[in-house]
Amino acid sequence: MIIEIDFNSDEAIYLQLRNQIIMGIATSQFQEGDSLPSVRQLAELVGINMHTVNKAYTVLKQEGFVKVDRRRGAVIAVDADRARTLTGLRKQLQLILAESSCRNISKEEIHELIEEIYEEYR
Amino acid sequence: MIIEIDFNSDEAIYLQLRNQIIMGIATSQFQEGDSLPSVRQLAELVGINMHTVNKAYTVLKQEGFVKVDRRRGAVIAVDADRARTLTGLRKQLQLILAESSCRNISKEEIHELIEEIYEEYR
DNA sequence: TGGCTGTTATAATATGGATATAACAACAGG
DNA sequence: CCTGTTGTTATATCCATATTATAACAGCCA
Repeated sequence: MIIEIDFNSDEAIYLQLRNQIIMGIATSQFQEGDSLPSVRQLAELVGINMHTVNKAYTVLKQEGFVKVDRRRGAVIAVDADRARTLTGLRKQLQLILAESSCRNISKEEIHELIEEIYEEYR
Repeated sequence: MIIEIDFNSDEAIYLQLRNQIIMGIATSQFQEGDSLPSVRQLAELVGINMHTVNKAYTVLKQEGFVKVDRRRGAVIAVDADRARTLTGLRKQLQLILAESSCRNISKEEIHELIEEIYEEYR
């Protein structure tokens, strides 16, 4: 999987890493049991510091997307805590839908956009 | 409209303000043409600094949710730039749907959740 | 043993959030 | 005209976080 960092983005590097890895899991570019590159390898690859990668991995571990094995590094292992996910999801969607509503984007357009995104990654 | 700040949140105060005001617009608690409290009044009300409120208002202005009139302060005036909104919306949804997908939340559940949120605020 | 892994510690730098104090120009109302 | 309010701007300080750097440690494997 190709990981690209936008150094001009206002989004923190470790969050860009986290987000791209989550997108990679969702689109099956990473599969359950796969190992991620070691913190030093990935840091070298994208040209950033080892600790920045480590921070991304630590967040992913705390959020239950990977488990860490000293031998194999960070391994994809998704903990599907539905309850916690759903409450967080609801909060995020509430804000997004509010912003969209203000901009005269209808509920139907939201549903269509979701269908489009699911179509896109398949 | 009641505005509440969670000082223990990891979310910046000015962003909490911004988000709550956007939610207020979406739920018609603020209507086109309404004036927001002055930066000094709102700062006093919620117990924060004037500049923090000013930052929230500045962001809302740049994002096209209010216009600023020296006489009337910050006035709700939504600029419905659909193109820009839709591209931003797509990016946000891509990540949210990816996270949900990892946690075994189906597309149908997302659609239902959106219906629920629309029902809730009506 | 040598080389890889994650982990931890410490420090330096930079950036951004929040606060404080202060001043300015524009305008409304008395 | 004067006073008070508005947003706006300019500094300055304090603190938290992001990023980098260097270094060391323990666990594991060939």
